[in-house]
Amino acid sequence: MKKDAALKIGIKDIAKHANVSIGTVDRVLHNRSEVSKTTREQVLQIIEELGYTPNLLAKSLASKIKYTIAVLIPDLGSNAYWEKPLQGIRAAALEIKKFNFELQIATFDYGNEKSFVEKANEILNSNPSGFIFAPVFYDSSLVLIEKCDQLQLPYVFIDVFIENCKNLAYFGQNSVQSGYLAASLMKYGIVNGGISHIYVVKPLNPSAPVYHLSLREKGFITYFSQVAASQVFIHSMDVDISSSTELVKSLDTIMESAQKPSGLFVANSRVHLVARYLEKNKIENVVLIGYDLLQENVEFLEKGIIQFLICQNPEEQGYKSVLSLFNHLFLKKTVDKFNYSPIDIIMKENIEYYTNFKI
Amino acid sequence: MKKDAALKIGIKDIAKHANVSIGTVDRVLHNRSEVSKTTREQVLQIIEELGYTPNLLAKSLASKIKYTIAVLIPDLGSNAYWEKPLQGIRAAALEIKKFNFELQIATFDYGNEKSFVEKANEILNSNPSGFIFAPVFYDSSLVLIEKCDQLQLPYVFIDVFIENCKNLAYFGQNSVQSGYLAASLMKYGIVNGGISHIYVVKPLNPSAPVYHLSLREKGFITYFSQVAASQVFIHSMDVDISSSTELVKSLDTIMESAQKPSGLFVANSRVHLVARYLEKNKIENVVLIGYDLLQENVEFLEKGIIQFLICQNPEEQGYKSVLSLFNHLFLKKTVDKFNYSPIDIIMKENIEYYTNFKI
DNA sequence: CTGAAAGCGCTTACAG
DNA sequence: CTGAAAGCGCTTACAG
Repeated sequence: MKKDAALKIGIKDIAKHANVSIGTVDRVLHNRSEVSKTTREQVLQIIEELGYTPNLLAKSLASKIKYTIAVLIPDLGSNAYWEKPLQGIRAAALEIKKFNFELQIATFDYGNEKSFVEKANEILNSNPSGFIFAPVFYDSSLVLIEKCDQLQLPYVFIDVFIENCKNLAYFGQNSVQSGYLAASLMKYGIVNGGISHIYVVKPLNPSAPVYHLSLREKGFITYFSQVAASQVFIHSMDVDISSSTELVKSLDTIMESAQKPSGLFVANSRVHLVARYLEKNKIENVVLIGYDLLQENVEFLEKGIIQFLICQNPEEQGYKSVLSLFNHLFLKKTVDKFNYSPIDIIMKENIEYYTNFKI
Repeated sequence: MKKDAALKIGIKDIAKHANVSIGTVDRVLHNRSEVSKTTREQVLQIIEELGYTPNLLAKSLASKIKYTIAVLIPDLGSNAYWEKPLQGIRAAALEIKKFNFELQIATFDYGNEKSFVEKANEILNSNPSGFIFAPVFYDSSLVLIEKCDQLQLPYVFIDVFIENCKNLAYFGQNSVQSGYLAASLMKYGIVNGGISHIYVVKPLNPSAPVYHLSLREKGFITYFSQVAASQVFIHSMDVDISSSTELVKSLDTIMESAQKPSGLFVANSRVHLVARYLEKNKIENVVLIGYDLLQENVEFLEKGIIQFLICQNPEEQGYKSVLSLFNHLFLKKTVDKFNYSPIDIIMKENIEYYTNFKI
């Protein structure tokens, strides 16, 4: 009497059918070359016929191979935002640990390109199985990318995208579209017949990259050039946030202008700085939209000083970046190259459902 | 010379330390009673000391135990929304298949309580390891719940919540809060000095449950009673959607009223019916807010006839429901009882990032 | 080029 | 109450 025929078939079964040993089956399965062409083809056919799929648990249990995924992101001191992707990264690490995956996390100073390069080189020297990084410095990233290509090291971009690369995947937001969305949200609340003035604030730190901000600004401006162009004037303003007096000066200029703002769009997570200014100066009736769920931002949202925060589920970006390498390295699945995060609209009334990430 | 001491310790190690066989270790690990009290305690202590954690892969590989998770949700014909949770459920099923988990999915007719009861009984008879269901019919659900309790069958609520039950977990939205949010969104766009009339539309099918809708309505009304109460009049209206003439009649009444609507809040996914009416009758300048990413709703959102859709990531609800049972049954982890989904705000400009679920 | 055997960390009868 | 052995589906030397 046969054993339960519906049971999953394994290498033993296909070995039997092909009249070879399981060692040979293993060899064709892994494309090792020490198999004669005829047996290889025969085995391959049987595998096909029987619809064999490997048992990943057994594979992982028997295999001594360790995988290391290296991660390079800004340190939290220089950019608090990165706490969130890191959470997701850690959560994913926990899940794939059982398959012999280990993470190696390094950080760099967001305002210091050299630190990025150094850490990147250390990582390459450690010879990881996969590499996730935020290519915030364009030129240095190009160099790094070329090295990865040479080493045939699979790499994943997180948060920032660089075109024309052989990156395995990208996880991040469509920045232009997020600005576009912010504009639509602004218009819905503001524009009603009269003329409105809206200011785009780009909080800059002179030594740090700004690429994102410009894209967001572009989206924002594009929207208004397409919709309600005749009723809205957009004013763009770079603000140096390395000194707080600079910030105040810039905002004073806006507020004292004859063209009083109906709305302020702050193109990054520093929107809390602007909110604090509005609070201090008791300025009301200005719609304030910014980015990201930093603790300070959340507080101003709850106070009603910030109306909307645009978010991108950064935890999930981190989580999925890691999983994409797992899928590629271990499961040998093809992974999607472009993975845009949702552009979440957060307001006072729904924020509580976005603040604790769990998978 | 010792082998790599940093390697993970297994039952073999603890057997050696305790001077017993691995069989005995296994017995204390699984609380089987055929172990003397002294050895049990000794082994337990060593386990503690060495910080043993089981290797789940090996466990799954060696064990012959199969787990079945039963799912009972409305069929897609009677309620198209359920396609989404189902996607998540299927995705989760795929992931835990390797740990010997199997899903058994049954559906009932959303407008037919009897079909719910019948399918539920079939499921109980099949003796599953865990049970996920949408308790949309209150009374029948209470009966079902009691049976589950008696059978000691762990059960998870999805989408609808019933209080005071021993359900393992709940995955769904905070309905009241979603209505509250919709109101805030409405106010932001509409209220500016004058008096506004806003209509709450509850599209009902006489034979189907309505609990959700009332909660959403409640949240919506509560908001305006707290904020801008003097400027906004809220009108509530039940609309029978079992016949389309009824719907048109009701909407005609609203539109011909002296109290012209500035906004319409439709409390469920049937908002496309209202949108179609507005389109046909060329009614503009009415803010229309509704629920869920049904294909028809998406189309009207893109046309600009619906301004906002409130969503709840139903795929994720399905996904996490399944995982919660996996965590409970297999990993023996404690799972959170209350799991509220995000209340997503979807508009034309961000919808493309919410329409394809991938994990 | 191919096979037989040991082992990954568990579970599961079986024997005592 | 306890131990020794076989086996889950693979991988990995080792021998030929």
